[in-house]
Amino acid sequence: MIASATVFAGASMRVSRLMLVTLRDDPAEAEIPSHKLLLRAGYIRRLSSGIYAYLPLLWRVLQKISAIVRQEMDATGALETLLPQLQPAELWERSGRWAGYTAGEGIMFHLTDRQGRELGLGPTHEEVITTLAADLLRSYRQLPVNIYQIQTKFRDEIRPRFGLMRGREFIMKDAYSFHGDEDSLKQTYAAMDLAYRRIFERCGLRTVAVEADSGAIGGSASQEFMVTAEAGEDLILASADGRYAANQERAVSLPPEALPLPAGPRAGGVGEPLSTPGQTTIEQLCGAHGFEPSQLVKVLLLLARFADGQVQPLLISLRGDQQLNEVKLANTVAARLTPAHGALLAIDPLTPELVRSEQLSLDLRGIPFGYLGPDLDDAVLAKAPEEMGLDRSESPVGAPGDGGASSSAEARLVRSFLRLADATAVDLVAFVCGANAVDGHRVGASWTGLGLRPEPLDLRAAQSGDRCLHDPDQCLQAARGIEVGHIFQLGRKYSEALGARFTNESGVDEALWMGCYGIGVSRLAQAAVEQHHDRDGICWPVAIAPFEVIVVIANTQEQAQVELAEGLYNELSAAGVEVLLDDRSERAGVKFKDADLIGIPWRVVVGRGAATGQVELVRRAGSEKCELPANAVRARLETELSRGRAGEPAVR
RNA sequence: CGGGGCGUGGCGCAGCUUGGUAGCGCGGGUGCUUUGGGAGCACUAGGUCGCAGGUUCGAAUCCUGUCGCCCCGACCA
Repeated sequence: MIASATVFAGASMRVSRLMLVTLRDDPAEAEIPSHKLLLRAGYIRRLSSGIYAYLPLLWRVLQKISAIVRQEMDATGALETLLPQLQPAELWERSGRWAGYTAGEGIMFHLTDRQGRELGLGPTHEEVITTLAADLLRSYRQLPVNIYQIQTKFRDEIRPRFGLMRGREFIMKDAYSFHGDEDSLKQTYAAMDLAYRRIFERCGLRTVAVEADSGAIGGSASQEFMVTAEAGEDLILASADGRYAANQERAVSLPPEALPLPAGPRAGGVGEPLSTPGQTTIEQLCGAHGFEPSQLVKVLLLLARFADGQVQPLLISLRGDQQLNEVKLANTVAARLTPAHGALLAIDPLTPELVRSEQLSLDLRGIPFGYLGPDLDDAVLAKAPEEMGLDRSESPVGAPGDGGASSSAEARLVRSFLRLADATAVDLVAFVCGANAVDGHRVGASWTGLGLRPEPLDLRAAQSGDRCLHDPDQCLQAARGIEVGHIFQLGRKYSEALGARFTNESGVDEALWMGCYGIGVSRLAQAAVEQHHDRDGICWPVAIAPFEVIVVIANTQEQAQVELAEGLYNELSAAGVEVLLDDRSERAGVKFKDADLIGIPWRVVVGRGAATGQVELVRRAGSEKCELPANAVRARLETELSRGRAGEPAVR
């Protein structure tokens, strides 16, 4: 017999004792199916935005998921631990993340203790674990190690959403590995990849592993595990042959061929002026003059804000038929300017509101929006003329000591553009672009003609339908996904910042290599519901169901039914089956509806056939039914359950 | 934070335009009938109409402020 991951072997319960409250109507607060069902079926209750109570049924689900995670992590040799959630600011200051995580859009709840010391409530544990590693790991002989915990994380999300999907308090498994060299890191990373695939499969989830952006955590390679579902917040792009899959934030592809301008190549051209009054969009321009979007270079103006208060204007050139990928842009900008200006805090389109809120003196009237060319003169960023009354009327009011929107560092506008161009734009020999003057464009311009030599960058968003790099015959297909896991190769970023060093074989002191590996346990539970439900309710995979079987007494007035059901309940329970007995004096219909809603994988109905010892067995997913003698139920269920406990195939 | 919406018994909602008695369905309790797909009848309990000001003889309703919640964007497991 295959070992069950369950921590509840034999645990049983009566529905009348379960504090179960199911709702007939969809709660107004929920939008997506899984959130509605978890509320309706009595799994969760909201306490405040993004803060939920896990009711007894859900707690069992979470415990079962945790048990699977624990088994698979332990099988890789990882060590379970439990780290503090209250973390001193000093630690985060050393890693350089305190300001970014607490100020402004920062995500860390923080507080001051009675001694005036600042503390943060852990949103993640790189700082704590790296400090411990610095203390405990001294020699290559101790390496590699992988340490994990399953515990509540706190994140003051900008927008909590969809119940457990994006909570401000949620349960996460996080693991951190330490290595003497990069190869060892890669081995553990690969082992985690495999362990994660097993975990999700055992939980009964259909997942896809995708290349991912590393984001704020930092580091090089990273991969996300997505539960495919309509309600997913992420867009996945994958090839049909299964060889390439990536988060759209990260995805690469071959752009569609550009159509050359009809008059042929005009290398070195500066472009013929074209009068285009009122034609400020690509559609208008193409509609009026018969251009194709791929013959245009569009130019976007954005502002990048840095921790030191510098505000850098960005001038981005893209081929007219392409879209900007803001994640790629942010990574590019951060790579170039973070060393000088500190963390990149935000990139926003240049708008009058933004200019005003940052109190930057910039006269937007000098900028010919809708007619921008890649060679737009830095002079448009010159200090605003004194007569520009806009700022003057507002700033004296907001300025004196109200401190409202003012950030720690005073915003200063850099007076020259950072010009970046996507390769699709750079590759155009001749193109149409704005004339940098209202109501005019240029036809047949070229990069050399404009006096520019842009470096071809990847700033474009890959799209569904694009051809793949690994095989141009393959196209990218789009799907939505819920991120339930993410693994990173961190490298030495944190170990260097926090002084986590060891002595290598040659007696030389060096920084540890690190990896980190997360699973959103509570999110996973809801993602499972998102993937396994029907119009009547949840259909839990056996491995993570709160109970495996529910025995329903159709009519509690019938002594024969009660006795048979009680006997079955005791027998199953004694046999190690997690069984729920619906002993409530409700009508049968109510109990059937509730059983469907809460989604117990198997239902045994003790009803009319009780007198002759016959009961009905119903599988929740698919509702297949069969009649059988009560004394055959245990054997039958044990066969069926052993399959599910081991992790049933995700697709039936 | 910007944009949109909503706060009325435990849950889902009406009432607000045009100020005057707080209402419906579900749920809870009691009784009778019913008893294999959210039963019927009767009785019953339960509401500071988010909160605070204001206008008015009178505010759920009008005005101002404020708090909370949900949805769309930036963040992420």
